[in-house]
Amino acid sequence: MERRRQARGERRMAEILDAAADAFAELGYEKASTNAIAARAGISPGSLYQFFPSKEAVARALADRFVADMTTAHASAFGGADVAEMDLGELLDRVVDPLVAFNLANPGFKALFARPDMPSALAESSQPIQAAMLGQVEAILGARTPGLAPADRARSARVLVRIFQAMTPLVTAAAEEERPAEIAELKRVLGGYLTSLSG
Amino acid sequence: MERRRQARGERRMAEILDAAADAFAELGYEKASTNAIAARAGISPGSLYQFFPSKEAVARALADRFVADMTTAHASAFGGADVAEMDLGELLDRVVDPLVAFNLANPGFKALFARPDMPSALAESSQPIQAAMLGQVEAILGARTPGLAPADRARSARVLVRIFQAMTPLVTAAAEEERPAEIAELKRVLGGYLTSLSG
DNA sequence: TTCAAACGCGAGCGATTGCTCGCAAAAATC
DNA sequence: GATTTTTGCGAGCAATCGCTCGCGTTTGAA
Repeated sequence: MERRRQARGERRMAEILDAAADAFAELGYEKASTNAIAARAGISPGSLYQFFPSKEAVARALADRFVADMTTAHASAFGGADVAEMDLGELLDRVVDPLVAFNLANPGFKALFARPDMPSALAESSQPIQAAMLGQVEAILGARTPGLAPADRARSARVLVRIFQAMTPLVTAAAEEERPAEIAELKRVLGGYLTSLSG
Repeated sequence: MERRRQARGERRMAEILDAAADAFAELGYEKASTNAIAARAGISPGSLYQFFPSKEAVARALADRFVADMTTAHASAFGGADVAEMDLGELLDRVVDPLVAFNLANPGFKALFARPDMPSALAESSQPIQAAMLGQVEAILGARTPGLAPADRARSARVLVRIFQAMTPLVTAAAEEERPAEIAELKRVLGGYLTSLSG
């Protein structure tokens, strides 16, 4: 049931997603009420529901936008590079640095992504993000550790994504002068695990 | 303002904590309403508030009980053993296996512990658990990597605890036949990180 | 046996939630 | 200019939340 949107409406939808990202970042998913999101967007609660049928739909649309932005960032970090032959340190830099930058630039991202215990409604909303991350990591693993059985590769991808999810808050929450050290720790954990997979 | 408790009352308090652990495990902290906890304990909402002044107080008391149980489990796993000279594999077995068993036996534990984005009320409640874990890990790090500066040691302890928090749900959620493989992955991550600290 | 304190109940309060509805203004279509 | 559709509003509904309160029952001490 698509409805015809005016240009004004499309702009409003983007503003609502901006407001939702803000609210999710500051209050968390549950405490960010739809009325609060509408207020931040400068509109009434009723207007929000002209564009999104439910709070979950807002989260899903925001997650889709995150995935799109993240995918282009990931592609630009790997334009034509050979993942299989790359030095481990360089690989980690190319993967981790843009993702950390993305998390710093989009504070609302982690509210939809870095949550081990998602409510079922939110889990469905953030599934595209999870799937996108897992797919990219599995592709890298396939290129670098061809000997790994598919089941093991899938498990290792889940482990790597999980580690990144868990440690990102440590990085973003750290004071700016502590951040490089925390990023180094994150790379050390990921690198140590990857090394133990190959050796 | 302590009030005098009858033996019946003490038993009720333990029952309420059992019910709260159940509810937290099944529904998560926020969705586990005080009325639902009371119902699971077989008492009325009013009776619950005879023993605990607030939902947060219930969580805090439950966290305290978890810390006590965990501390004795940890002590019994290390009775007089020499952490500094121990083989890395044995160290990981001694630390990880009891903790995994504790998590499997106490499903409510992770709702209070394994949450990167705690609401401020819950953060205060689970702080004793965090502090207990950090202290034990820092003690082990101090014995095994004496060259590490205090700030680095504290950071590494935070990293190790965080990794464990993040990967525990992978272990407990896995089907029983997959569990050994997931536990092995957990130890591999922790071991890889510890090795990279010493080397 | 008496009596204050502890235990127990459950309707319901005040606040908040996600969301709806009736209606008006603006824009697109004819 | 007439009509339809989209945009916009904000009071407020039904449900849920943490928690209270009035009142009755049980318990232990004197």
